[in-house]
Amino acid sequence: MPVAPLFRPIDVAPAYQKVADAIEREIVNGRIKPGDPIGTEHDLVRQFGVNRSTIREGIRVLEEGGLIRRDSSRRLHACLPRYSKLASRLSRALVLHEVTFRELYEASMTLEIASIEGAVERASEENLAELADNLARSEAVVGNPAMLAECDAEFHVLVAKASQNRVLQLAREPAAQLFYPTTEMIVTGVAEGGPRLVAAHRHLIDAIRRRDREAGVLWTRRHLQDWRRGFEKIASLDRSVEHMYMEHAQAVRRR
Amino acid sequence: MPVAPLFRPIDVAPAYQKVADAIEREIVNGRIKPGDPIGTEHDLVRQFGVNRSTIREGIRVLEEGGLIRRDSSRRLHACLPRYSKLASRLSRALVLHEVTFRELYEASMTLEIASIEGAVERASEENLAELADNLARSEAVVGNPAMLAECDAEFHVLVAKASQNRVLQLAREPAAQLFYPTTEMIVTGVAEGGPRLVAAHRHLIDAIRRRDREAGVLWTRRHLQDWRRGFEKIASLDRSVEHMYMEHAQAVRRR
DNA sequence: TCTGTCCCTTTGTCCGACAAAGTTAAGTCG
DNA sequence: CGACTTAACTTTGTCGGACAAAGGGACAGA
Repeated sequence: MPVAPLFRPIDVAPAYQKVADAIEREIVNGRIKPGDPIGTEHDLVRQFGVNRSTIREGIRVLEEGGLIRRDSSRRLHACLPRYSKLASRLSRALVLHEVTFRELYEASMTLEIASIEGAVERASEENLAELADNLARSEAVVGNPAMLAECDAEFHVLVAKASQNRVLQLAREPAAQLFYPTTEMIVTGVAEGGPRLVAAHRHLIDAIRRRDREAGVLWTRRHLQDWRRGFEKIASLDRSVEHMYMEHAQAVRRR
Repeated sequence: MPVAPLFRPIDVAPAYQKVADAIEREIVNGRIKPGDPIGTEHDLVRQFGVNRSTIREGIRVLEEGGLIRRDSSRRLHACLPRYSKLASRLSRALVLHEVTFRELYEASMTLEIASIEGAVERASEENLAELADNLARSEAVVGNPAMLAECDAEFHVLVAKASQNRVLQLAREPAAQLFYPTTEMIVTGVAEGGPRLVAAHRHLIDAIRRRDREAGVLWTRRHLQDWRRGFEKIASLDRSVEHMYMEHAQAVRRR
């Protein structure tokens, strides 16, 4: 027979976790703003009354979570978590869960179409300028698969940015990080792949500029279907994301 | 005048980071499988030849990244990162970036429709059973806004799960974690909100069972539009996600 | 203005230590 | 022989102190 609940569960988190939680709370509720200094480890030792080792463990937790960073001089300050850094955690998780390229493809189809729709509706002149700049750079490296793949990834980041929807921007990132690295392989393997890719980008920019939603969706579809056709020449869509992609993702993350 | 780049930047990562990277690499490339023990801190001290404090800092990094956990007896072992834990990091980031409810709404509309489409196409009997169970529980707590909101959140997680697309599952989670907590407020404020919510769920399950894509999309739209109408009675869609939501998200994360 | 120097602070790392909690093994009792 | 208790050992979380390397600031000299 259960006794009446006389006591609330006690919070028995280790000290380093409490330190991390306390600092996180101040950042999240806005008392510490992004860019504000956190103070030195010694300051925190004094404030929390725990050992420096304990403080340092707490700092690692927050650092990994992207809430605080060390600037050039290694001083601590709060910061806005970077989408791409957080997304790389998710990409890593997707790899470990051994998701298939089919899942990536399907999800990306949804997310990229939503991005282009948002971009068509709300892209600013600045967004268009960035896209145009990207296109110019892409045309210049159309013969270089590695650099073209990089441009392609950036292009779609810019489209998502142009959608002015940061939730969408964030949601598409993990899939994109795994999805687009394959572009290099595909462009390498399929002769007309590079030019087709650049042409699709051109049509997409054009659609955004003309606020032509239909065209935007259509070319996004084609663009992704191109990817798919190219991929299926190399492997089955039902292959799970290979561990090798992590090498790429890690390299990207460190930038 | 910039000098020609004669040297590449040297990799001078601190020791704790190298420790974390080394262990991460073994996990990601599959040499350490989820569930495998990592060894004690003392073991790692011996293997890496660094101090225990250093090892512990590295461990914190991996722990926060969700790659390793401590089991009941606090021993370290590798594990598959949990979507909901990672997603809560992203939710936190979205709050800090002060995204608006309009962004959440638009992104969720896309993601939930994609989920239901996948569910309609691929839901298993087991998925349907889970959904039916959730519906029954929802009906039982229709008068309790807090519990109903919780059921609603779970319902949509189950729909995403039924889509059999883990990328989608992951992509929708951050938005959902911020989106659905408001449900409680809405159900509290709008008298017929609870019953309408449950009715929508019933129609959605029905659509999945009948493999009726049209109906699924339609009822997802209605369901979200209901949320929107309810929300707009309380606040503007252009309000940014309040810091108060973090309290909720944090509570969820700890579970 | 640029450079080199001295001093102070801060970080990254190391060492050693200890209490609390968990694990293992031995010993005891029914 | 099996279940329970106890004692010994291990591991984690935390602490205190220590030190080299690197950064920042102030200051003098070219």
